[in-house]
Amino acid sequence: MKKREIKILLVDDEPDILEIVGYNLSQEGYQVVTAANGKEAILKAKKEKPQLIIMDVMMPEMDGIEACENIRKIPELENTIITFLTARSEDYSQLAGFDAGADDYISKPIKPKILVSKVKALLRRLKEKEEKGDVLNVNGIEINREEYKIVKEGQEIILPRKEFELFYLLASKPGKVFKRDEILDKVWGNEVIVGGRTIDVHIRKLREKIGDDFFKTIKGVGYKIEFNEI
Amino acid sequence: MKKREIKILLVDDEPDILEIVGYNLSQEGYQVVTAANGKEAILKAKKEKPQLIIMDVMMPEMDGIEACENIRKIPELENTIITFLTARSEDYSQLAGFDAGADDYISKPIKPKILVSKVKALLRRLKEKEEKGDVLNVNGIEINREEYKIVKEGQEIILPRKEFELFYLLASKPGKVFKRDEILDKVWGNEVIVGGRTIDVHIRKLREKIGDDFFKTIKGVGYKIEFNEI
DNA sequence: ATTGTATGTTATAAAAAGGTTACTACATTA
DNA sequence: TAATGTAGTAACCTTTTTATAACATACAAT
Repeated sequence: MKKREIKILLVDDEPDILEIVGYNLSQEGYQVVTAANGKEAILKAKKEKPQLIIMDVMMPEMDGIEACENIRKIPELENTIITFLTARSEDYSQLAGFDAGADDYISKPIKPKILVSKVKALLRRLKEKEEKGDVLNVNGIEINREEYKIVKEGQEIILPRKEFELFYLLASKPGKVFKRDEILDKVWGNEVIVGGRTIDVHIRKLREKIGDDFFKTIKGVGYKIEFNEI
Repeated sequence: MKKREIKILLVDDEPDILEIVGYNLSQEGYQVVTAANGKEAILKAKKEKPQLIIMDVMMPEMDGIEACENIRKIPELENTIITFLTARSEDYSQLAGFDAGADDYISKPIKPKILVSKVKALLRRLKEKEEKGDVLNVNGIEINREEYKIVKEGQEIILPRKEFELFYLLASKPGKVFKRDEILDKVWGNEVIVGGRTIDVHIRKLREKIGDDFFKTIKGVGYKIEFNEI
């Protein structure tokens, strides 16, 4: 998703903050929509379906917490990230807002640079989540990225990172043959250069840990996962 | 807490404003105390222990920011909400008032209705905090944010702030792996840059105090808490 | 069967990543 | 002000992960 297509809903009752923050986000190329209180925020959220909502906690009419609770009930906005603007830069703890379904918070005073980098980080996480999903379930094997583990026949198997990524890749499309190039690209990143036996060794370890039958070698091409056996 | 019992300290050097705003708040049923400058504000704050202070930034004798800093140092007034009144035209640096420990700000010109609803919003949050008491309970471990302590098997364990924040974060979603990035972001705040071993050291202390088995390291990824063991 | 190429296997080396401890600066409390 | 507690860092240690080398094996084409 390109920046231009990302819509951010900014909610605060202070015009100053809307202006400053809005300006900074626009400069970065995001689409910015604003609202001045909770009620308006809910309406705009429904209408605009933003990917991210940045909302002051304390507002007249309806405060951020209440608005957040309401927005969380809207199914279409399930994947929207809600971030609070909270006063005073204390720690994580003070946020009762998490109960309301907030994902994060940004503390005042707002420094534009920090805000922007935070927004980027949040959107990056969203992207990751969208792309990779969170739990995959293939043929009774649960692959849980959030917890970094797989569960097979009730057995928890914890895999090191590279192995996990490799398995995750193959399992993301059972049956599909992944060429070596493709695997290198997706798991190792295309800058990295590794020797010729590296992939094999990792496959070997997976076979060892998860089971020999799952992994099929297609000579001259690559590997695939095959579940429908036996 | 009933409205009658809520005390608001209003600080401004303009008698007109004190009168108008004070009148509106009284009408709403709040007890209103006033002061004409920073020094007076500090004295009255100590004496009256208001739940909310609304204070002009620009005042003779001692300005709002300075007064705010002083008030923040008084332990009994820790939970008092401080809100600044600022002129709309004043530049953004005004928001630096937050550094002094302010919770929010309201911009002039003041519209009584808006002010009152904002005040309500501010106090609602206070009320919620009081009512809820901020305790989380996971797997028999009680996590009390108010007092920065946890209770495990009847044992009270008091944790320093950072350790607590870290534990709280992990415990907020047992099982989920928190990446180092994410931990830094949420516990330390993403402005802060700390050395590479800092998280580990804190984890270590938690393991020492709470128990070794709870904390799982996922190498190359992050940490998670795991309760369902054994 | 023979050959060559691609992959499998194993052990081991290298490099990350994390663990541990002691120490300093700073803040908080008595 | 002394005494204590907290947060962060540096230095060093340990473990785990990852990559590679070296050799073995499979298999298709000849």
